[in-house]
Amino acid sequence: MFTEYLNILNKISPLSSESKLLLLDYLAIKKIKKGDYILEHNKICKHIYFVNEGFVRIFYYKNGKDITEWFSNKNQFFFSITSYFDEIPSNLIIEASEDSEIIFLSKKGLGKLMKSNLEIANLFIELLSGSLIFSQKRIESIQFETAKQRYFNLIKVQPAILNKMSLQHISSFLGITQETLSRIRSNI
Amino acid sequence: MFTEYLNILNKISPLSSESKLLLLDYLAIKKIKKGDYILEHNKICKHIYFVNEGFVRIFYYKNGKDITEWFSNKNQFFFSITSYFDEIPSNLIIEASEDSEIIFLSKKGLGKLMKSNLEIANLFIELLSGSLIFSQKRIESIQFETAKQRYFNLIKVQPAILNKMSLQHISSFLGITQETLSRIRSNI
DNA sequence: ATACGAATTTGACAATTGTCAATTGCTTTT
DNA sequence: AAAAGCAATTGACAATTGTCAAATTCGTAT
Repeated sequence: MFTEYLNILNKISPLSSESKLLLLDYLAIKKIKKGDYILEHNKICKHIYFVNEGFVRIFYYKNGKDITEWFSNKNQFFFSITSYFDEIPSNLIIEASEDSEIIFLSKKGLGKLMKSNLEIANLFIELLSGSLIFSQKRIESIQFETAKQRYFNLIKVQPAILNKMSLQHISSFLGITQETLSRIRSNI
Repeated sequence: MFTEYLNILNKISPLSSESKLLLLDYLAIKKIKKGDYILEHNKICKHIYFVNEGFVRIFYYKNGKDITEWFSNKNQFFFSITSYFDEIPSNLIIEASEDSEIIFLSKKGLGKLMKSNLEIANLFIELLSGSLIFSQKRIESIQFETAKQRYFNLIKVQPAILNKMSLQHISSFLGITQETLSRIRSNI
C-alpha cells in the first residue's frame, strides 16, 4: 500500500528496510472527495501530506477573498509550513480540487524517528532543503517577474493547470485581478 | 574563538563536546571591511555564514538597479539558498554594510558530518526549518501586506535599520520606488 | 564657515492596474 | 429547447504607483 511512496522517499534519501518499517507506523492514507478539506482553517497542521492520486489546492482568505497560494499535483509533497513548525492555527486551507488520495506522514512520528535514526534525519533534511529551495524560487519569481511573465511561465511549465483551475484561482495565484488576467489573455 | 558560536549552535540543537570538536574543523572566521563582499556575483555559495559582529546586506541587480533582498544583524545566519543547494552561480551579492566579522561554516564539512553524526544532522534540520519558516513568513508578508504596512512593521521590529540603510535600500527592499516611500513618510 | 556632492523631497505627468457595471458565452437543469 | 446560473470578457473610470525633472536638505571635506 505504501511501497510506491517509500520508494519515492528512498530516491530522495536512501532508506534501509528497517528505516522503512519504522516509518510505516506513522503513515496513513485517506481518500478525500472533491471539495473536501485536507487541512481546515485554524487547525494545526500535524502532517506532511503527499498527493498519491488527484489534485490539491492551497488557499487563504484575504479581505474575504479566496486567494490561491499554491497547488500540488500527483507525487508532490505539501504542508502548511508555519502551522507545522510553530504549531499555530493554519491560515492556509487545503482542499482536494478533485477526488484524491492523500498520504499523511505524522509530525510526531517523524520528530521521534529523526532523533534516533540517521537515515530518517537525512531524509528530513532533503525534504526540508527541497521545500526551502522551492520557497526561495517562489520569492524570486514574485520579485523578478511581472504577473504577465509568471502567467506565461505557468502555462509553459504546467499547462494542465489551465484546465483544472478557474480564471479566478489562476489570477489570485498570480496576484492580479481576473479582469487583468483576462486582458493579458486577449492581448496575445 | 568559536566558543560563543558553538554555544549558539548548542542552543539551537544540543551538541556534545565531541560534535563541537568535529565542527571546529570546518569553521573559519574572517574580518570583512565595510563595502567588501562576502559572496560575489556568480560565485557559488559554499558556506553558511554567521554575523559575529557587524551588519550585512544581501542584494541583487534587476535591470541594472540595486535591489536589497535582505540584511542580517549580529548573531544571524545567512546564505544564498539556491546557490548553496543547487551549486549554481549566485545572483545574490552579499556585502558588509559596516566593518564585520563573519563566521564561515563550510558546506562540504557540514555535508560530511551530517551523514554520520545524529546531533549535527538534527542541528542542520533546525537551521533549515528556521530558514524555511523565515522564507515562508517573507512570502506571507509580501502577499498579505501592502508596502506601507511592511514599512511600518519594519520600523517597529527593526528601528535600527533606519539609521543603517539608505532610503534607496529600504524602498527597494519594500518593493517600491524611493519617491513613493518618501511620500509615505511625509504622510504620517 | 563655506562649498560641494550625495541623498531626499516635491511636483507634474504618464502608465498600469483595480473597481464596478454591463454584456457575452457556456453549462446545467427542468 | 428554454431558462437559469455561473464564468469570462469588455468598457469606462478611478486610484495607485512609477517616471522624470527640479528643488531642497544634509553631511562632509576643505
